Amino acid sequence: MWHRGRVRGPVREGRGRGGAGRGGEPAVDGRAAGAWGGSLVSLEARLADALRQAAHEAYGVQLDGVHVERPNETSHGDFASNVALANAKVFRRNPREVAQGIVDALEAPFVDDVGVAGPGFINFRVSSQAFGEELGGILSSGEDYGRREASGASIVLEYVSANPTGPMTAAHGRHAAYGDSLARIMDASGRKVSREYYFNDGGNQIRLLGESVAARYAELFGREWPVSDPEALYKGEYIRDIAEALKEKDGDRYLDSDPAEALAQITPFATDWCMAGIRETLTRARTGFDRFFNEKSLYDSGEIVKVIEELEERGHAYRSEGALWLASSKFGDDKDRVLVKKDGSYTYMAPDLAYHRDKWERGFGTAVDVLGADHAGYPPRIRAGIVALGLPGEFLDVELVRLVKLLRGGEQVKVSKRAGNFVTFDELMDEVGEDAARYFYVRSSHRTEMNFDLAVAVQQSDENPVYYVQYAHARIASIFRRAQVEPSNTKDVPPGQFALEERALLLELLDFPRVIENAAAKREVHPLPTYLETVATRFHRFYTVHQVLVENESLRARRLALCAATKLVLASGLNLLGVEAPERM
RNA sequence: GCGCCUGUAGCUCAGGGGAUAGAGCAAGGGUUUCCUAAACCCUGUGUCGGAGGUUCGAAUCCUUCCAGGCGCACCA
Repeated sequence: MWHRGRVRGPVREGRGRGGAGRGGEPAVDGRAAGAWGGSLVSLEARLADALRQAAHEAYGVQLDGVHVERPNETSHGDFASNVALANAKVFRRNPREVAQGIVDALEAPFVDDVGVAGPGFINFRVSSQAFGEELGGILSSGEDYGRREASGASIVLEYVSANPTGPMTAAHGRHAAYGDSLARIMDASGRKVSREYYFNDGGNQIRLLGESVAARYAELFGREWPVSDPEALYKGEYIRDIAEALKEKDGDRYLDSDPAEALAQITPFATDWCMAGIRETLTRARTGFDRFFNEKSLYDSGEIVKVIEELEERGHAYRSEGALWLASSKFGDDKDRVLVKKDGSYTYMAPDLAYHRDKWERGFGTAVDVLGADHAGYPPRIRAGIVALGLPGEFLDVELVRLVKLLRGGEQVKVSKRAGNFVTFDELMDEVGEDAARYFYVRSSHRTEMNFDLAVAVQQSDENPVYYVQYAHARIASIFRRAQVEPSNTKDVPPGQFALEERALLLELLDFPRVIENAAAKREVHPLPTYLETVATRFHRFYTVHQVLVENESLRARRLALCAATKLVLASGLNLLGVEAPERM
């Protein structure tokens, strides 16, 4: 059933890529030579190209969509293609016959065996020599393996953007983990990314924070602060901390001053305190930003007024019932929205619109906003506003992160910042550790509601899959220590046969660039953990079956090369998730 | 009511037209004179929410129903 593919001449470089062109998005399953860290064209692309040629030779047909994939059943070969099945209609005959015809005309020197199987799949087994070359390619790319050089317009990625009214909660943690990892992944995929955190220190919530702190502050002196609505105040422990810090700094000086004037001092103190805490938490969670964008700067620069005037000039804003409205229903929104309230203050949308215009004017090609699912109604509005300003609606790309449902022993923990009843991101990291927290957050799709049982998380932290992946990395490090060889000096791959477990591992490693590109293109992070766990599984199996440090020098070198490549991929992959790759465990 | 999302093993979740639907946890059994046993191997479980349809082929696409989440502010 398997037979040798005919061999003739060198392989053509995969120029015309498989599949129909997909706009400006980078190719996924066929890349141009040199596009990736390595200098090799992926095996899939080479196979697809060879299949196209063979189909042309055998049937005189030019196929555009030729898919080559990894079969989930290893006994089916290293790669498989469904060309014959997918194009059975074109050929107007039995898929198996078609497949055989293509196989007979196929020239692919890097393939050992090729055969027709099942309903008409074409299965390939790659030669050990080709495997060796691929492995060498990974090693020569080194830490750049899987990365692409930056090109194209810059993308501004906004995430977390929690207002400074308290500590980051476990829910924010999911945003931080997702956003930061996505930024790293997009960067690796060759997209230029700038990360921003947008926050405001004005508005209702902030005013409440100030009052809450003032009330606690007065309480510290046994006094009472005149608050408008005691019920509405923030009740969290941290309010007391801020009040005490304030007392520490300024003593009793606000007690007898005019409340409004005092609040003008107290409120900024409170927001600064909160913001500093948030930054600390972000740093601890290894989450970085290129810029913290303050809403206030939009007031100061007059950008908000400018944007509103422009909307009026364009005839997309109007006055009614004492408010200024955006005619967003003209641009796909359900109804019109208020920009300026009756009392003259802005809604959240007005400055945010100015902010997005600012992003545009700074030259970004795309703005990706990571928002909580509780803001699901917001994207159509802000997009309407963007279009009303004459900008393309595609400029904005919103990713909604579903809620984190916190449980403790199966019981739901109600999260309410105002009631002070919430689990902070810091507490979560205290309990399970930074690595496990970050890994756990991105292990499931951000589009799915997540159940996070703290009791289970703590209990399972030893069993967390992140350790499974890290352990594979530590094991490899241990081998190199024993061998007294630096992984980075391991470049040569002596010729020889690769065993089943080695091929399975290597095939997985070769998938890394595509995993990154797919994740970046779909703005999904969770494929990475899934992928890394597969790599770790393949490695652990290889490790169990084969001894790396054997007497036979070329065999030892070849296995060390495979280990070095695995280590590279695991370290890079974990790094993309903001998780450490330990040398020892 | 309208819109978006979700429903896959006991639990947490992958897979999103192809060959026998997977992983981790949980349950049971086994593996270490040898590079870290945080590992490996074996054992069992699924009406892929239900029903129709499209296709050579559907967990995957379409329609509809059921269940759950979120949204539909002059809050942010």
